[in-house]
Amino acid sequence: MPRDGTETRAQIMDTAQQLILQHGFAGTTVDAVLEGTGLTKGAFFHHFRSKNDLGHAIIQRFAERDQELLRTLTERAERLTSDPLQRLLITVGLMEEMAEQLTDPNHGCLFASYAYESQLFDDDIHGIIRDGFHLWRQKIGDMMRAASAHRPPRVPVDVDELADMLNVVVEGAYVLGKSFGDSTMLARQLRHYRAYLEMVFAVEPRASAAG
Amino acid sequence: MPRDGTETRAQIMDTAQQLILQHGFAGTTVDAVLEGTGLTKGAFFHHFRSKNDLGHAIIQRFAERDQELLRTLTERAERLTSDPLQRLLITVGLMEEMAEQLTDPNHGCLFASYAYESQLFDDDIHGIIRDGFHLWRQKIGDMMRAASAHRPPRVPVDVDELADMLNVVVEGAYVLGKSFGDSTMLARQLRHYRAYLEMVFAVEPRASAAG
Amino acid sequence: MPRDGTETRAQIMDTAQQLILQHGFAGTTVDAVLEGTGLTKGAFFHHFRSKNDLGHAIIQRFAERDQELLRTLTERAERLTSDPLQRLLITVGLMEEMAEQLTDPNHGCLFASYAYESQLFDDDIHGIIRDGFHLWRQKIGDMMRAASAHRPPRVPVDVDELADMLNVVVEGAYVLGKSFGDSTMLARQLRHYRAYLEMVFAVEPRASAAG
Amino acid sequence: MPRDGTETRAQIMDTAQQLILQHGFAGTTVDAVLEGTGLTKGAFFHHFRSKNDLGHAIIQRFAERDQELLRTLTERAERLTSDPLQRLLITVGLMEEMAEQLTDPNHGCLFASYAYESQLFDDDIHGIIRDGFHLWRQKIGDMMRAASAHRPPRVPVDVDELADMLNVVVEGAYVLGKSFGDSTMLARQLRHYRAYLEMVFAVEPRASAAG
DNA sequence: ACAAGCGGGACTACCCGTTGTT
DNA sequence: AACAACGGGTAGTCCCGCTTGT
Repeated sequence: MPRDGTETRAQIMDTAQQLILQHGFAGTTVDAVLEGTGLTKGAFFHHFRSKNDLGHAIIQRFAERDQELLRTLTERAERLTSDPLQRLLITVGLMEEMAEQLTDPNHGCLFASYAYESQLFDDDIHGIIRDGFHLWRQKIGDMMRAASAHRPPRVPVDVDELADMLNVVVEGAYVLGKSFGDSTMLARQLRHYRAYLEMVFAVEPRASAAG
Repeated sequence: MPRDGTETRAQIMDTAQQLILQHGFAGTTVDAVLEGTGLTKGAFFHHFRSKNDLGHAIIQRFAERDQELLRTLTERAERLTSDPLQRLLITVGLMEEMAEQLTDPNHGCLFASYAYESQLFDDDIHGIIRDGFHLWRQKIGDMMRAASAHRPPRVPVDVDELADMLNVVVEGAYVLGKSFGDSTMLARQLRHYRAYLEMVFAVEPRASAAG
Repeated sequence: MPRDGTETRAQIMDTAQQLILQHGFAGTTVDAVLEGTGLTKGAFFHHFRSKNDLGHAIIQRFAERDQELLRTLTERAERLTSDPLQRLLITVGLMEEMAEQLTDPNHGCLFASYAYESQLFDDDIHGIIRDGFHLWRQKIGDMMRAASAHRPPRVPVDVDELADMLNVVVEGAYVLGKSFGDSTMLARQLRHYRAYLEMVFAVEPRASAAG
Repeated sequence: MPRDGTETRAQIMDTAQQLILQHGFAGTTVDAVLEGTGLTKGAFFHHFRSKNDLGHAIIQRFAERDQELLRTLTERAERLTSDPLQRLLITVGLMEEMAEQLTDPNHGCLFASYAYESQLFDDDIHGIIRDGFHLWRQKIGDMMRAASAHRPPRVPVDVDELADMLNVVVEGAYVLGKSFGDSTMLARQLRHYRAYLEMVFAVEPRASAAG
């Protein structure tokens, strides 16, 4: 095999992803990506047929990493406890831990970025985003169903909605975090989501949960 | 009396706002705005010094309308009840009512749209957005403080966080709603937020709240 | 009415047409056209949506002028004589006169130029070219039919073929003329075509006809 | 023995020639040629120093084949008869036979293709084309001179012109054939050329000649 | 107030050719 | 001999905003 361009390709995608989160897709120029990588037009269009092709590759990779994160989180939670409800709460707790590591207030979610420029993309990309959110609904929903079976919630709950709320909080916290320049937004909002879950499932809330 | 350009100006802003919510600001061209209005360059640059000037005018108008909405909501809630906690819950409830009227799944918030292209804008615009969210934190926070004074919450609560969560839920619901093409997302997520508030403030949750 | 761009548009088309006949359509760059006119990209793309749009406008104008030429020629011939055969021969003779005025050996026919790059164009343009040649077949054919009715040819003749041969000779003479750098090619080949017609229609050939 | 690149070289030239006849030289990209052959850049630039080098090689090969065709035709005609005039007519007749075999209406002559993009090429290539047409003028002219010596034409004839007319008809018929999508154009126009020759040399025209 | 022509620059896409590698 | 990665430049397109005119 001749020279390996895998790394170059990844470098382009990394740089582009950062820029997209700050300028949007349309606001991110190929030249800006290249300036960030030190490459030239020739290299870029060797790896990607078009800028939109790059956009596709980036959102796809993002979705795959998102799935990988979800898988890792649930597996860790499963190893930490066998109680169904605790697995759910720990999953959210682990996300809080991760969120606490974030220091860049410009951090955000590519799904949301693309969603606010949705008309720029084709249905293929819309599908990737929809499926991405759907998987969380499914997996988190499964954990909720298991918890419900083990110990029914105080009030009847629409599991899909409640599962979606995790992503709702994440996405909303990103927007507010960016707007306030506050990198602690996500972790703190996730703690409220966890507190809500504890209340829904009648766990005695810990003092730390909401304050 | 010469021709009144106010209407033309508003028409430009309306068309542009719709396009921005679907293509982002960078993805919205002046020509596209003009095509949507039937006007020409001459008219556009008569009303706006530049595209960025338009972007500024639109976000400013959006912020003003947002303030107006907040004021209207709280005033209506204040008229409906004198109980501090109920005022808070009714405010959210009124928002749910409004959200239920929405049928366009592409609906979204300009603040979020701009936030995901933040590097395109100057600090003036960043300030408008920050102030916009801040006002809600303030006003909703005030209602929470009043409610707390009247009947302390079950657990200690960071009022700012809890107030922010309203916008977090709104913004997150817009993102998920756009992604799923589901215009009911916002209303249903707001109901969860209200249910959470009720639990935090030890109100006996209603069955309808979470399911 | 604001400023009139008609002349600018024509200037672009004139320059482009000259370049196309020497470099082909693909070999003619927009920049080269602009350099020849002193205009800028902005002006160009104000008048033409794309380079292909320019190509369309040019071939259409060429076809219209070609029709106009055909009409002028036949009308002049009709005024010069009432004998059907003479009208035909005079039409060709007038073309010879015109051909003798040509001094630029790079002169050529846009139809042929486009035909040798046909895959670059859409069916709309193919149709313009086909119709262009077809009209000559029709009109010259009509003259031949009139001549035949008046005085039958020595041998049975396929009128369409014989009419097409006029354009065949013109097109072929352009190619040879360009290749040899010989601007007299067209006139001399047309004379042979006329000589052929005279023989077909049993006119005693003039000494000048083929020598 | 290492791998034989002769075949690869020919494959590139074949593919390129087809593309050039449909898109012109400028409109034919190296990438398109490679896509048509399944090869890559490395292979291409191993065989050709540049795209222009390919253009040169193709026109040269075309000219050689053209010469070869002329030689074959005249030799066959010489074998078929010893009458000078018949040799001329048979040569054209053999061309008609060949033309009847053509079914691709996109068939054309590289000389003409290059002639309509002449400014793209250097004098070396112009010379190849000029020499190509000149050889026909020479050889066909020689046959005409021999025929004239044997039996003077009815009218004085410029032999060079009359010889050129063969190529004029061929080139013109290609242009019309492409434009009409009519692969029978060439054979039928050649028949008219032959009929003209017969009339010029006072042969009693056959009924089939012109109808 | 609005219309159209136009300038000038930025951006995407492509294209030719080179280099390293097998 | 052929392949993939890459460089560097250019072509076509678009886009913002200015100017001229009604």
